[in-house]
Amino acid sequence: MVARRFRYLAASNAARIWQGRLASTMTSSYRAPMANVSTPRYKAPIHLFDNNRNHTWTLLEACLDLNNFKRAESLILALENITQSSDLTMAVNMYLRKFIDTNPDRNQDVVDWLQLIKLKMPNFEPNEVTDALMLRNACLALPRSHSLLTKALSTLGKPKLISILNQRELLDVETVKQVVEYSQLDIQELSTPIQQLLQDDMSPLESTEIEDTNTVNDDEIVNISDPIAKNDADTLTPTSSIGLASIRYALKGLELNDNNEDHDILKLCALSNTPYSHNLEDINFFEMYQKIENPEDRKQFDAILEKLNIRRQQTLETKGLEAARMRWKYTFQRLVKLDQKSDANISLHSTDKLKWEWFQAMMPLVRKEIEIAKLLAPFPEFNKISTSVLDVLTDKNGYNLTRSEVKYKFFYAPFLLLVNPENLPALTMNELIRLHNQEFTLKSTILMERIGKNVEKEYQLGQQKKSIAGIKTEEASKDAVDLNPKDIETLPAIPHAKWDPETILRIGSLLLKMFISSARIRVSGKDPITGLEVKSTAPAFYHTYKYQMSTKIGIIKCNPNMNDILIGENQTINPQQLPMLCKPKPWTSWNSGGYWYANTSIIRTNNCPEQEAYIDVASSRNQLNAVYEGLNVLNDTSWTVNKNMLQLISKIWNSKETFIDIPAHVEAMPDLSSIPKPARDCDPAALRDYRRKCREVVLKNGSLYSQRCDLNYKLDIARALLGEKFYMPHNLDFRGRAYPLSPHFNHLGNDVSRSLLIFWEGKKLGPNGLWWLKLHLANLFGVNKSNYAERISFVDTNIEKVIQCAEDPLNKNNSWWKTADAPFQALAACIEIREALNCPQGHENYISHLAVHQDGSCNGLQHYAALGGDVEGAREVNLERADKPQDVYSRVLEIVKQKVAKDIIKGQALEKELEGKLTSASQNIKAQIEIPNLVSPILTRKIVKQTVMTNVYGVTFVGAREQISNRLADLPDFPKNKIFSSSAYLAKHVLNSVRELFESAHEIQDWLGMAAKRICNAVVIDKELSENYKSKKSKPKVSSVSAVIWTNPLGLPIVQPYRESKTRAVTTEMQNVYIVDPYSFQPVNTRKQRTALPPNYVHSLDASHMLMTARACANRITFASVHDSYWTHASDVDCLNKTLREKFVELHSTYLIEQLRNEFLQRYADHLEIVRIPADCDLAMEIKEVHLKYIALTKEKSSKTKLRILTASELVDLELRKDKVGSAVDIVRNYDRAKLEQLCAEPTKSSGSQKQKSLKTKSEEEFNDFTNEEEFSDSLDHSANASVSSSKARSIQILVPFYMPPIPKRGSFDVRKVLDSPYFFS
Amino acid sequence: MQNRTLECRKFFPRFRKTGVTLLNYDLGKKISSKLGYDKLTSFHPTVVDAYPECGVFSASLNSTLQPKKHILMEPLKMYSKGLQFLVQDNPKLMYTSNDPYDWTSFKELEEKGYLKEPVVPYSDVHPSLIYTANLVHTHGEQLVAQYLNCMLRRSWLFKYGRVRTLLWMNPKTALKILASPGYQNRARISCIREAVADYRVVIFHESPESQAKAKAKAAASRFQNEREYLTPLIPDSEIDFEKDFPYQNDFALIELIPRDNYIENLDEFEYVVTHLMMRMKVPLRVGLEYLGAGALEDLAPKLPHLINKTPFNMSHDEIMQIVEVFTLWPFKPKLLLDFYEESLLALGNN
DNA sequence: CCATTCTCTACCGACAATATCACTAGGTAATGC
DNA sequence: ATGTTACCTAGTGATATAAGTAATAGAGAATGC
Repeated sequence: MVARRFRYLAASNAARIWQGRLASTMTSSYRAPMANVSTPRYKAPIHLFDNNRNHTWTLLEACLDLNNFKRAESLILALENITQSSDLTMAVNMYLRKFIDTNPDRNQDVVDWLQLIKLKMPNFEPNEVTDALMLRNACLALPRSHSLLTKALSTLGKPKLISILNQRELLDVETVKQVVEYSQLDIQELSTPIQQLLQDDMSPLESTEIEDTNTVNDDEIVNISDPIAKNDADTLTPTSSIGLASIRYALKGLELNDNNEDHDILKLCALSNTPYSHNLEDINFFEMYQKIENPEDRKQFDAILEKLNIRRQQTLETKGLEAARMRWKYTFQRLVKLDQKSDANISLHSTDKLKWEWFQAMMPLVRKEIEIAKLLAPFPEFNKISTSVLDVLTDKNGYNLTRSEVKYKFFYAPFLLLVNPENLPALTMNELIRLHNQEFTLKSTILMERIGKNVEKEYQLGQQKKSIAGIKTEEASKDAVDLNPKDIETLPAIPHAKWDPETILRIGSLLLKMFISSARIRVSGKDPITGLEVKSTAPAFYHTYKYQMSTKIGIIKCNPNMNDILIGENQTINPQQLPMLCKPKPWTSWNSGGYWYANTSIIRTNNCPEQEAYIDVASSRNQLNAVYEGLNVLNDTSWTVNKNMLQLISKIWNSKETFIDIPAHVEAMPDLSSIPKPARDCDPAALRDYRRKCREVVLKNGSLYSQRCDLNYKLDIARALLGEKFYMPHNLDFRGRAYPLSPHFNHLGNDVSRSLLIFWEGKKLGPNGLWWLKLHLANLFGVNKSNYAERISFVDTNIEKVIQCAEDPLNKNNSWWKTADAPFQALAACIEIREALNCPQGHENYISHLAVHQDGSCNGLQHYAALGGDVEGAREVNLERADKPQDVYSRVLEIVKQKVAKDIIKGQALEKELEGKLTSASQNIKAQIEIPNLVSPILTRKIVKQTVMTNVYGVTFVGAREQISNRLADLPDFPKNKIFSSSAYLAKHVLNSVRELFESAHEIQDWLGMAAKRICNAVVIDKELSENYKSKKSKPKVSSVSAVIWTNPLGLPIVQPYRESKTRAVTTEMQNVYIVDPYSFQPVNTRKQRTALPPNYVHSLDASHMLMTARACANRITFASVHDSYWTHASDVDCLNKTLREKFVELHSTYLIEQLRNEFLQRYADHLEIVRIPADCDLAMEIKEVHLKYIALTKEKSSKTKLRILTASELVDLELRKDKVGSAVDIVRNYDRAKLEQLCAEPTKSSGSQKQKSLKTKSEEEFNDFTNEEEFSDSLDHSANASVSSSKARSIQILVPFYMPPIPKRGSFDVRKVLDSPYFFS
Repeated sequence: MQNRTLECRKFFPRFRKTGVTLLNYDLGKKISSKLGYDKLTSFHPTVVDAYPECGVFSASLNSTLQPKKHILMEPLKMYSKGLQFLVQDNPKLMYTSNDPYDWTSFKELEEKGYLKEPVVPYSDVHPSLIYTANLVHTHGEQLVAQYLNCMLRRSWLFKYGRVRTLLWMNPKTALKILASPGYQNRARISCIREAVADYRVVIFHESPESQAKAKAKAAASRFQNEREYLTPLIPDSEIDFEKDFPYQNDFALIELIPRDNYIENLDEFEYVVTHLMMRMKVPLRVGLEYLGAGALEDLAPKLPHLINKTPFNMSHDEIMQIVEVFTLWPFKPKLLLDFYEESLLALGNN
């Protein structure tokens, strides 16, 4: 079963849990095996952490934010039982900080409160933060009362005081000054930075609540609910072309009033000698930039633009919702003015108006909920709600809620009060429409999650805005020349607990339900009796379920009368899903980097606290700096939109026709009437066919619909970013591969996306640049199997076409570019080449922005060959110099062809043998003769390619057969009924061929698979864990505890996340939602761990290679990458090639598999494996004695002490009680390992089991031979006696220390040969 | 025939764990007579016999009914020898290894003329066509459901009329399809059964352990249990299960006979039943929303007496009232079919 | 403990099933002393 | 004030859902006699 995973839950809460876990782990028997390897061990957090805790935490923060100290206090008290001491301290400190800030004059109360807390909670231990807060509290009392400070100082003691004062982040300067002054401390005793600080008299680094100038103020919000109000319509007038793209608006519309920005733009215009325009719509920064010739001026331009863009980025990230709401309102007002006639009707020409109406309809419901929340929020517990409030809520004539409804609402009440209510309908609508524009079916759970998550984001944004506003104004007052990202980076991170999934889903469902129950449209239908048209209004959406196979999913359906009006136009795009306008926040720790206002983890985890915990530890050990640096190189690469391509693709898009891989426009719901509906009493098969046909049409349509929506998104973003300088913030998947955070528009996307992107920075082509551009073009055409000279000559012979295509790509005669493998990128390259050739100063001086790619040829196999030192394999994947690139696919094809040829000969022989009897020969034999002949003529590179490629990912026979059958289905003349058998036949041969060709790679794969299996099947002796097993009703299972974990060469810990997750239901108003429970014990999914380890390990290597190369390119050349495709300017390709080869050599200079084995041995040193050894060997004898003791100890009183084979959980239990019966494992530890391995390898099966096997085959296959009575009865009688021979155990099961068998021997290939291998990457 | 049956008893696989196979020819005869099939002998009905396995029950049926054509459809190779043996020299008894799971197998029977029966109006039960199948296997329940759907549409064999359908099935399946409104196992499929078929329970056998479990469950349940009214024609006490059935598995032998109840607005019926039974324990005032945009506000006023009733408790007649109202609703969804999406296969991107 | 039956089938990015019920543990209210 | 019991609740695990499996194969895990 699959369920919702809450990614965000893990980010902060879980990591904190794990930290705590680690701390306690270190001191107990759970200390990590080796300091340098390791890291916390995965262990189910059993007692300390539960869901309740999460909710309590988040509630605490919410209550504090609402100044609800009473409830906060009761929450802290509740926390005591469910959390550990350090968290408790954190909670109390949060309380204190907030209380002191809010009530600077109630100083005595603060002291009293803390005393009380100390009394009530013995587990609470104040820390330095607490002390610092109390100091601050005491200082605030100063002019009035000195006693508090005196007391505080005396209890604190001098050493502690100095320690506190020396930590700048603990106290504001003012307090430090007061304390120093009052305690008459010698300033010399403090650390130098603090001394300086005191002398400089710098203002305190503390958040001050200064309103951001851009914030929509309350007056405006009040006005918004009034549609007639128009006073702000002028000031908020959006730019003329609203329809262009909403982001354009969000980007530019909101900044009109800012004088600073105008000032900056003025400067930019001056620098680039461009006429100034107040309207940002008209500004194309890229064109301005290109005009500048003087490098100094360019630098200055870049600096000013960066400064301007930092502000714009911040506005963009923080103002998304306000912008959308303003626009709807504006449109609505304008339309009301313009067409009075159709006032109440849906205005098809403006969805904005409709949205505004829905907004207004929903707002009263929101208000009502908020009223309820306000009534409920003050009470610390549900049971303490005063009867008067309860009466009000349950009043039949008032709110009319049931008791359980009140309880349900009480759960999330405080959270509803944290954000601007006006934003709630807006974000609900946005999410619904956004999803509607992505997916064909709107799954209600996705919607609830996204809406709830957005409420949380809205809240956090508000929190962060407050603190940033403080910094910004502070910096501004200092008249800083530019607001360097570095300055913001030093901000203390605002700690906040992530909302728990229950809260998120319940708030999400509440809003969603309010929305769909209020949003209405006009509908028309036909009365089935009268046949007349009936008009009415109806909900625009409704909630229902649908079956997917046999399982049901909750969905939101559109009213069919909506006619797709919400699709396409005027979407709002989440700003944190866009490329960034300024340099991304650099990665400095595992959870700081990327967008400015989002807490992004460096690793994309699917709510796997284990992964986070390992990353966190590695990060705190400064083990990840190389990773950060590499990633920051990718982040700092600036891009812009390729205007030529954007214009072209827009043109194609607007034609709504299919063009290459751009699908034509489709309706969301296709017309099914063209499929004839069979008669009601038709054959069931016919009915099935009809339904299948309908389904195919619907799904095909849905896929086109999604594609079209996706491209629409891309183009929308590209249009908005035209002329902008932007960046792609990246993070990593769990194996370390880098991905841009912007999911829609990025350079990892398809051909269209890639063709829309060019480097912002331009570089002169120089002497080799044109050559590389040509090569690039050839590669994009798929001409990459021939040597360089041939590729270049391919372009040279087609140079006329290149130029024609570049000049008029849509001309029917110039369709050459469409034949390329990647047509749009190819066209972009054609245009670039033409421009270069036309450059008046010569092509060497042409400034090129195009990214030239260098791709590894079968990168996975390259790494395998380097790992195994495989001479032959290395040659096949171009690790060695050759005149011509080796093509793996062609090589495999050759071998397959040979095999097929052999089979044909064999078949001919067979045919002769069976001459005459052929007709009676079995189907099987016929196929043996027929298939090779059938397949032989159609064998092409294309047929084997996918299978060879995916072989690295562990494709199995079934998958390979599927792939090949797809290829065969593409062949028009291939007999359809033979596709299946032919593809099975070919799949077998292809897989065998690859295995033969890359024997060494497969040895490594097999070794890795074996290692994963051993790790996952290993057991851990752990009391807590085994108790957890026992408590469950299910069968005790002691293995499947540890995942496969390793460290990549850059120091990134990699945890394979595949576990069997348990789910938990969250009841919401609409339906139940099932979420993965990260707090339950999740046994590892051994199969997945095993099959995925080889590809993941190799990917972790190629990721390392990429990041190493990126680091080496920093400050020298521009670098971008798509996993194993490295990009740079044409002029720098030589440099890139040199660098990437050097790094490859560096990476493989050690035998990484050996290193991996050592790491495994260390990491799993305290694991034990379950093995079988012959029952009669000396070791077994010794162990049996211990087992016997254990059996005697645990037996029921009545039963006899008789030796039997212990189960795995009993073996573990035995070790737990080893002080009573002695440890069996210790006996094994003293036993010779090599001999032990031999014992394990010894076949435990003797002749007896072979007999059994033959019996089995008989039962299955030769049953038909039972035709005579005796044999029949005979076999009946004996069936019960089959186990006679097995009544004596021939082997016993024991625990042995964890071990890794030796690794395959590394071959003799010298990796340094890649240094002069031209086609390694090409 | 009986002698031959003794022979064919040999042809069952001893290593199976699942399934139910009758080995007692006499019990077979008893079943036939309890069902009154001995009165049909004069019609010499055509018998379509799916998954006869080693054929003991088929033989007994054959002897009782004296069919003009008795078609054994058994795809499993392991039974072929035995069945060949059973049918040899008897032109009225035929054996095919075509899979009754495959609808085309039946088409073939019709096309080749093995299955030639008149269409009998639904006012009477079809006297000369009987379908029997042993569905105690992994896809048995699916087939039972399909047969009920065919009865609903009057397709497949049911285009010939109200064909007696005698099915060996898992007792759980039996409970599910036979559950009355308000009973524990009431489900979508029991609504459909209620609409289209009458039934007789011939045998309802559960092992003592299963029985105990079922009893405990029934006692604890808030709902009534179907076992209360499902009294088998042949009580357990009359059968020696250990002797007569080689694999000790639970089963029920149920006869279904299509009802003379034609449902006009079939699509609407299926749609309404499916969508309401998705959450059968919520009252109609909640569940109506699932039928379409505005269904609740538009349809509720027309069903005031049902609005607080749950679909779980609704009889066929009550469901039909909703179906009628829904059919006449001007704003009902135009497309009454839902399409599930398959997890999309990763396509090679080149 | 071994034989039968079930499950799954290419890595990552990625994106997902729900309703309902019986049972249990743990707490609260009620009641009796 | 404290013990006991009935009652209530939330949480958990189990089970059913729909209703073609269009074909095939082989390994490994789970199940159960």
